[in-house]
Amino acid sequence: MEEKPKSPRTAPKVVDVARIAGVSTATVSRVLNDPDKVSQTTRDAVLAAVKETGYRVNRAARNLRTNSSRAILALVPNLSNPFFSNILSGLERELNAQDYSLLVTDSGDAPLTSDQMDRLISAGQADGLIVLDGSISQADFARVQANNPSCPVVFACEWVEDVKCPSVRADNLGGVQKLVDHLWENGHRRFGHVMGPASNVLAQVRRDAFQSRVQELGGDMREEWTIPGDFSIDAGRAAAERVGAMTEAPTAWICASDQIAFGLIAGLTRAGINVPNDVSVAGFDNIEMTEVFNPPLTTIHQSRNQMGHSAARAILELIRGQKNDAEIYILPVHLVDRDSTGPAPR
Amino acid sequence: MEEKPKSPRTAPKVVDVARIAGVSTATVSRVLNDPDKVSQTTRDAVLAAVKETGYRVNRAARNLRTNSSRAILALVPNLSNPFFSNILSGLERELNAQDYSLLVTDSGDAPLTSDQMDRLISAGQADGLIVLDGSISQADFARVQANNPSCPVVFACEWVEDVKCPSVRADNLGGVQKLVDHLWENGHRRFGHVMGPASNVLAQVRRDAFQSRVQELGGDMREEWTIPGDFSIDAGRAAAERVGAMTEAPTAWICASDQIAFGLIAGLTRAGINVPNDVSVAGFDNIEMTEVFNPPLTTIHQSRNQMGHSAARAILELIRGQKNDAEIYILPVHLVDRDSTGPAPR
DNA sequence: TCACCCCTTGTAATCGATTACATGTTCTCC
DNA sequence: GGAGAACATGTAATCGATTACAAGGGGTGA
Repeated sequence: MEEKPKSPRTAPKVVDVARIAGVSTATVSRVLNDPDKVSQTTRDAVLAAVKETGYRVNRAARNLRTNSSRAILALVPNLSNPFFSNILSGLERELNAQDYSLLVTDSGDAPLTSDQMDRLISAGQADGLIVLDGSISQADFARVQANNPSCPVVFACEWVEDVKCPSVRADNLGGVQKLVDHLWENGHRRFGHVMGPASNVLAQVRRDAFQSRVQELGGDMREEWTIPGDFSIDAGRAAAERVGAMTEAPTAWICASDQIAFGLIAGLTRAGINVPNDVSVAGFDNIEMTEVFNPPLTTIHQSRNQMGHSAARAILELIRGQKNDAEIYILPVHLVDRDSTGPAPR
Repeated sequence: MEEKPKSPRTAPKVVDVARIAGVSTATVSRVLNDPDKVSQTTRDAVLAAVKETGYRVNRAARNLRTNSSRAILALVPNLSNPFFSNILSGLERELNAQDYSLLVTDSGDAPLTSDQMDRLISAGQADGLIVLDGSISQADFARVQANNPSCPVVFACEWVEDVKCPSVRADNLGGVQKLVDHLWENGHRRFGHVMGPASNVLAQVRRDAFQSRVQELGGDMREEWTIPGDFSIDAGRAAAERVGAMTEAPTAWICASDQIAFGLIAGLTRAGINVPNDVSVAGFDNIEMTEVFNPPLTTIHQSRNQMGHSAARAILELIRGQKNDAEIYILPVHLVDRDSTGPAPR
């Protein structure tokens, strides 16, 4: 392109566009935000002027005037966890398609206090909040909502109990049931579970689902066979040590996450216990690595991308006032049967 | 709709605080932005009023007035890649500590065009740009910089050649050398490489480092032993098929990423080739899974967190005008010797 | 005591867009 | 032909903070 007068020109503004197009600033603004209100010819003239000047709206000014930011803030418990980044990816795509931006905050090690959250969603920062962190206390959360009554919130993946917000989540109950059933059909009767962090909803729901299904089927299940953990590889490794010390152990383990399963299998293998010949291990999430892990991991697949996508749609509907009810979207999951589970040994 | 007398109270503004504290808005603003300019007593009164009203600045208004956004935009090639999310995590922490927000954009499948980038950094969206995507063309990038001369840019992890911006990256050259040397010391003489995407700087740098080191040592290395790929598990799997069809194959493979190594090992294993007994395989990055993979992967560790952290500091220095030169920060890496590599078979 | 400076604070302009309201024009239908 | 709707456009107020400039008061040195 040809170089325009290399003036220390400041960015073009609506007035500049208006002058060149021979109209008022109001008209320029209308062309940009509500084209139908303007006649075809004027519209063309304005668009030409926009192109000529290279005009782009100043977001800050627009945000101030319209009292919105066209940005959504995502609260992630742990950005380095690939599981969450997948959801973010889906989220970001849908938001961008709708001309919204994505702000990201890592809540870090400690659950956010209401003070911190308040600061994060302080006036004008974001039009809505997508919470992926279920470890926030219900009281803290209620306080934040009271302080920011106008800030729409949607939960994705995790959630906080007793809070009235739309929530997108996987069918955790169904997933765990599928796992238990699958193992049951393979002849397993003694079941163990490695939990996520006890304070986490997902961990709780999955454990409860595990326990009630095993009970329904009449399987064997003991207190010490439900091992506390925290979704991490290390938790799986630690669990393996406890398993090694058991005089009587389950033949089938259901882990609250794939990472736990990886750690557990690694630990068991090191201890000379073969998976799946001696014991079956299943995970939950179907993260990318499950397929190449050795042995490939039996697990529950949930679509993280879709979760992000749905959460984005939900929050936009909320913002646009198209919906008001705290709907709960439960996304279907399915069992992926691989080699880490097999028939029960006898 | 039932319009409830919800909150007759709109968010408090500077004027409200000013009235309560018995001062002018200018003084309130000074207390908040430049406390030293105000006497102790007035300051206390204002702070008390701030607390009483629960006042929080309206970002949009401040941004408009100060012509800044206190936000940084990160351009990520693929958010779902755990490797990047780790960098983001470090980035986010440092930025938040300095009261900056992090905006994230996934550049998606295709490299961004200059048009898209222009839109992304359009006036007032962000004060700076952190680019993690090295696949943007040099021409596109130059155009964007020309259009937005005032937008500071820092590269992290990846970069675009011939662009004058600070850049934070791992010691890729040194890392690959360490790998080659390590394998050489283990008696390997025939070396293969599975590349990242040919258009990616990192992939190029790592391949070049591989080739020149092998050459320096006088190792054996052939055209068909350098297999094109794209950093993914699938690329590793595909490479395994090609290896299976070779009449003569290397005894040691260096992969451009851990994920490639996972796929390669999985493929080789399936084909009945044992790692590390028949062939050694090394990765690059030391992602979390390497440790529990079977066999645990020999690889090069680079600190993603630190990379994010350094990038954040670099961009803030740029924004604050404390630095102006396009410094290149090379972060040290180290070899992590695990079980996927061993002595050369004979 | 005066002149000058420094410290503290207030007044009011300003950032750049959106939009309520006003105005003018054209069209419709009786 | 005229009342009124429907449309197109312009004028100017407005969003909420920051900050240039002005001004008042107290201290200092000659």
